[in-house]
Amino acid sequence: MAQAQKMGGGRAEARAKRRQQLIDATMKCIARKGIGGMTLADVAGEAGLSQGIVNLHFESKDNLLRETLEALAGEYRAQFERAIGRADGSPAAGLLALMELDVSPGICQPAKLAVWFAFWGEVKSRPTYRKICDEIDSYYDDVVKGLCSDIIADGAYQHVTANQAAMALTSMTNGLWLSCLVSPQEWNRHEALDAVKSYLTHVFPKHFRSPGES
Amino acid sequence: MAQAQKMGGGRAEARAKRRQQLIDATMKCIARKGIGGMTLADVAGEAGLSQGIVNLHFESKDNLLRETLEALAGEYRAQFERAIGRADGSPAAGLLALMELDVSPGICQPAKLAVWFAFWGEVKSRPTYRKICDEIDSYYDDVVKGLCSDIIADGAYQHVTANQAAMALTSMTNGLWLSCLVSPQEWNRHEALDAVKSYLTHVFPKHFRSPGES
DNA sequence: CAGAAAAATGAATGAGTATTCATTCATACT
DNA sequence: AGTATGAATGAATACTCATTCATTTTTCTG
Repeated sequence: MAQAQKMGGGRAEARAKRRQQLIDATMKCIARKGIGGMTLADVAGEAGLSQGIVNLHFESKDNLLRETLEALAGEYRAQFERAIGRADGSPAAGLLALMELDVSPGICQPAKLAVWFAFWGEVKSRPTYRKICDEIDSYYDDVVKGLCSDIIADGAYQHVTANQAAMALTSMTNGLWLSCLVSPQEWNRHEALDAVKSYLTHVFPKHFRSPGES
Repeated sequence: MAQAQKMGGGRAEARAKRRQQLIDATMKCIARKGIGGMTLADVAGEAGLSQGIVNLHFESKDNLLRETLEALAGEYRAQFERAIGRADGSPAAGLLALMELDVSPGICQPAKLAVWFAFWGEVKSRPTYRKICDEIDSYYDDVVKGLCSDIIADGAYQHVTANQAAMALTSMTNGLWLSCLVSPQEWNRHEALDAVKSYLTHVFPKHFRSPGES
């Protein structure tokens, strides 16, 4: 028990680390070959381990995929909360931080987006995937709606509701991901963020300055 | 040759009709089981035909999928052009027609969206799919950008570029599709369109009235 | 109507792959 | 050191499914 906690070397820790390693390999394989084209042999190979390893740690391919999606959602949620946390206080800063997060290299890169879209493509036929996606979506939506609500109250804006603004913003970022995935060549982080800001500055002029002006 | 043109009964026509029938069946199967889960037996069964029928008409599963995506894109493009055509003249009317199209039941229904997302999920690993998606995307983008350009010129708007507005709008509609697919229960056509309009009325106030006002 | 051509069938094939499991290897405890 | 326990291997298994093709059915043509 003495050396159990020495540099995270416990049995449980080792197991968790291996599972994470396999999940990472799965994401790479999905990005490379799609969910349909990915095989367990691919995953094992990517992780530098042997054939049966996935079934040993995850029981089945289905389980592996579900846990991969959960990990992806968890990862996103963590970054989301960190972004909100950094912009502590001001709702406007929070909103901007979320928009920036969604076009940031950490989130908005073809390899990651490919995995998201792969799962979204299966949402209709797999209730489990739908549930996970729905959960993270609702959470995102609620937070954004809350921030918009605060901003609207603070600025006494008359011509927009929190619902409308939130829906417009969340849709916009989700849609930007599609362009980034489909046309990564032409896609440009700055332009994308400017497009979002063009909405913010027009709808909430007291809280956001247009990209041109300092 | 006399009865060849009698109610579309020629050899070539019959062939084309059968191919279309198989493509329709494919879309249903993709929506029901995903691209990965769909089998050629499923498609044949859905069409009420026999095992080998797909290979007879399409040579391979890959071909079937490619042609299905092409058909989907073609279908969308046709509706797109019809919408633009109806709103002849005014760019503002054209833009609104496109936005309405994208949330209309003809386009924005889970069964159709599931197919789009299924293909998008494979875009990263299949250059062929990417090419088709990219093409329809660019076309859409160009048209919207042109309309925005005209509107901006006409209204002498200062604080937004055609690029920004077009990107915001196309992203928004794409993003709305995701919510419609993932949370079809809560999703509401009117709210979705209102969200888009909230952008239009704020950015192009001289051309669009807010949803509340007549 | 006869014969030819095209379309459709569905059983058989074989390639690919998730899963199993007997065996080997590594590590922790006494 | 010696033993027990968990981790990992990879060959063998069982199964799914795209594809083929010999045969049957339908449709066209003279």
